[in-house]
Amino acid sequence: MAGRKARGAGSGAGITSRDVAKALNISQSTVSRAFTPGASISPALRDRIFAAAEKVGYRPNLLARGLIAGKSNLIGVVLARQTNLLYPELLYELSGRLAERGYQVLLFPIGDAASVQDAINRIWSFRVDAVLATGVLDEAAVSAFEQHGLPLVMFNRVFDLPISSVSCDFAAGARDLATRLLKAGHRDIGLVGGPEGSFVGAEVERGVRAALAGWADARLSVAHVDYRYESAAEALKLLRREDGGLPGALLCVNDTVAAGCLDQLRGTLGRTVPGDVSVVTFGGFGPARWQSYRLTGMQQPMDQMTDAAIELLVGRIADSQSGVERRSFLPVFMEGDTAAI
Amino acid sequence: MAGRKARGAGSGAGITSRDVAKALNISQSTVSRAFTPGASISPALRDRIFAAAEKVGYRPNLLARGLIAGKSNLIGVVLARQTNLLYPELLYELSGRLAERGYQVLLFPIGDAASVQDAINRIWSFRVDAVLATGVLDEAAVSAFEQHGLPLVMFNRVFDLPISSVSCDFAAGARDLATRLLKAGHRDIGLVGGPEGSFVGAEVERGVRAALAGWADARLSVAHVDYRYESAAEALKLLRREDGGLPGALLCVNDTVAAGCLDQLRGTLGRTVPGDVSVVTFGGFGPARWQSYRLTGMQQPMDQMTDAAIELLVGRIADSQSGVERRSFLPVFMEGDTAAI
DNA sequence: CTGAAAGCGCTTACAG
DNA sequence: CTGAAAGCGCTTACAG
Repeated sequence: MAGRKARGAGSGAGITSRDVAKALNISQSTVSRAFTPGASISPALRDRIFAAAEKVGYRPNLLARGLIAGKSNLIGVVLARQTNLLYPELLYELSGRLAERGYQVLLFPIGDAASVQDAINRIWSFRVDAVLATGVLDEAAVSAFEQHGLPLVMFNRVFDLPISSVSCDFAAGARDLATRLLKAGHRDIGLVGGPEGSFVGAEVERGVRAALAGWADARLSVAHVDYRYESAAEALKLLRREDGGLPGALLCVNDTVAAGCLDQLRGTLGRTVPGDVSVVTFGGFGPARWQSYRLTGMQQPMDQMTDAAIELLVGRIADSQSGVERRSFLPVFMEGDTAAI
Repeated sequence: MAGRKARGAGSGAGITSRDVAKALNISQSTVSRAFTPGASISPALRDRIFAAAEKVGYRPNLLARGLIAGKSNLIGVVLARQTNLLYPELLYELSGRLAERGYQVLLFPIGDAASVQDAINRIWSFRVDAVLATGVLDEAAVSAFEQHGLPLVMFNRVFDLPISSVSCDFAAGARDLATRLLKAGHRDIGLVGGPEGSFVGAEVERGVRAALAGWADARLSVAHVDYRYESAAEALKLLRREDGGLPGALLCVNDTVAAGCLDQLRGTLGRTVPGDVSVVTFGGFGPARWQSYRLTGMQQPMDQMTDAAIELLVGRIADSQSGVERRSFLPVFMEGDTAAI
């Protein structure tokens, strides 16, 4: 039982600036200044303080610093279930580059609608400096952030509301892809979109329709399914014409469902790709580039998008008056083996 | 310039328990008690406080609470570049289940050796309650945690040091896989291991050798490459015998490199799988189950492993005297199309 | 059940 | 360049 009142995590846990000050017979505020970049302190004393701090294992408590500075150096990331599947490198890259600027990423997973409100409450309670949201947030949730005055940046989702965002220009990419298909002679296009209400799905559809506008003899059918590999079978069922035929070209909103379509077509349905059917996609996810798939399509410039997200986040923290900014990035065409274009 | 002293993130940012207290003409400590589960307060007053808090948008500042409680409710996760690729669901599941227990995941990405020390310093500065580490940490880094008295749980890495860990039993799984290959008639096995010094690679090799011990006519060759898809070509080059032949069975440490081997064999090298060569793997990563791959092998019970990690983390926080515990989980055999076993 | 006071570990004017 | 003091927003004995 003895000693169980020792606070925190163990041996070095309770060391404060006061301990370092005592060891050196100086004031606590001087120790604090040694760890404050730009503060007025003699270099010699600072070196002694650093040495003493090193010896006793002192590190400034960032929670306390955050409390007084009104700045936690925490960036909240709202994480949806599929985020890591769609953007496997995002979290690592984002957190790495933010760390260089002194920020740490705090994760807020969201599931159903109930947990969204819960996550917002926790985000608020942790006094994060800004929030990046991937995945589904509705307008009500987004407004809640603004009410709290919390800088919010959306990733791959643009609202009509005044919210900053970084996104791939799916509409332009889809228009480009559809135009390539049309020029290659395709007139019957099937769109494998996201779930009903999906932002990406709507944008892609908009782009495809814009491309089709100039071609009177072209037709489009749309299937709304979720993003899973397994949903491809359902999508293909939905896209069948009355005569039982399938569109000669499939435009998919992401790699996973595109891979599913490819396997369905080549396997169960006995079609050749791109001989009988062309398949194009939005992606860049590793396996879509593996030799057995090599999907033709558009690749999101994730590297630039990540940098842009960081700039927006950090910019709004530095200057809370800085306005809403939407950055949109054109995807780049990616050669592959699945489309005759 | 006016109003630029407003602290924090904007409108609701500066609301404290004192504001709520003032609005209700009660003391600040009473407001605090309303938000402390189990604290002594009349239900009627608590309801009034909750209502007032709701109206002005007050939420307790968890940083301040953490400061005084000596407990931040933060769990640090050391994130390596390949973590999300190897375990795409880990972060979402882990953070979601921890959130249910009131903990938040704080990310600490690590790259080169320099950044490991840096990450440890930041972890320490944020006063996280415990740390889960995936990916590479050397013994020195691990010892640093123990010196600070920081509860540490390793994921899929076991040290000789007294460190808690959750891991898949790669050795047992590899022994099982190798035995299946041997019983199916294979006598020439190639191991595509992880990089030199990799824990998983060493464990798998140990397991395979244990299986081979009973079979005098069996032989094993080992190639150490990294985990990337592209490394498969190099691995196959390393595994060639002097007569130019390849082992009849390939045991790969993960899905990505196994998929690479499969594509190399079926593509460039013109072999049939599993006709000419059998390929088995450790994994469960989605694309390895897609129809074009359907890799045969062992699947890690990620769900149980995630739960175990949470129990260990939370357990050590609740009772810092709780001892070191290593939990090991047997992988389960996964049928597929790539091995004649 | 409620309030006044001390204190968590820091930063930051303010004097000297 | 350094120190004493106030205060960030909370929790928690201690009285009443």
